[in-house]
Amino acid sequence: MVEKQILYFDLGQIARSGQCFRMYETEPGRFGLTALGRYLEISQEGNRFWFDCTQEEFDRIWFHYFDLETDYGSFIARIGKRDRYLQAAAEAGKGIRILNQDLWEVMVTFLISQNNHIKRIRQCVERLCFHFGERKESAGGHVYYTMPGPEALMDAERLKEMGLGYRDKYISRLAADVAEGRVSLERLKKQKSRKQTHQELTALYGVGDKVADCIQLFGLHQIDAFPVDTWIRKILDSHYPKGFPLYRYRGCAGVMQQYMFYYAISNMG
DNA sequence: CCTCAGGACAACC
DNA sequence: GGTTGTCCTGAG
Repeated sequence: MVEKQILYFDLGQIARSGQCFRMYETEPGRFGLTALGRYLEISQEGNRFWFDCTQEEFDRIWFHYFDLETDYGSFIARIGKRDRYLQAAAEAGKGIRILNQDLWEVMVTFLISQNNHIKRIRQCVERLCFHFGERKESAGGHVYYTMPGPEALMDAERLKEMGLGYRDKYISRLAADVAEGRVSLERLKKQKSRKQTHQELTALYGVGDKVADCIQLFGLHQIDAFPVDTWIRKILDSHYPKGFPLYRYRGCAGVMQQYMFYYAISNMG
């Protein structure tokens, strides 16, 4: 058990923010996360957190996973004082962090996310993990299924049975491309310009500008990426008719995107 | 530039 | 029970 006091960190907000689809509030103030081939339970009371893991595991894995080395207060301080919408959005979602998720998992989950609801994205992801992932049991006796790797998702016929709709072919193609070496995840991870990475991602079957930006933001931790989905589109049109001041948020535009997205979906039940 | 088909299903009505 | 909308992309 690791006890920490952390500012600008809220597990409920992160769980609902729609960047990671395998984190749940199992009971009030209690969270379960399946990620990186592990299962972690965390309790939260205000700014205090209890991670059900060893100090060594926390330091090696979860500190970075939750992006706890980054000062989100400094991002919020950059919001324009007269930008009342973004001020309100950041206040509502100031506990959100851009997680350092596994690239492959993000690619699969955001291929599923296209033209889809968060609730159903979760169901689809869990179904994939249950059918193709590895069954594991945590020290506390919780049974969970890991995110299947590329080899496990190559079979187009079996994927068709997963109820993913037209998205199944994007995933089976990508899985085969990665498994057979035509696409290299390690190459994608190599530092290069955001534009260059974007071009490599949109070259993949089923990956357009929006999903590429999500992969860059959530899977490659390029927190300057700014995915524009239908929710953000509506917000930009109604609150920023003269254009959103992206130049103001160089280096953290994706964080602002998360505040706005979370604010929008929170106000819609 | 444009439009449209392309799953499935939750959330409405 | 029908309709709408969903963190959309690729083909034409």
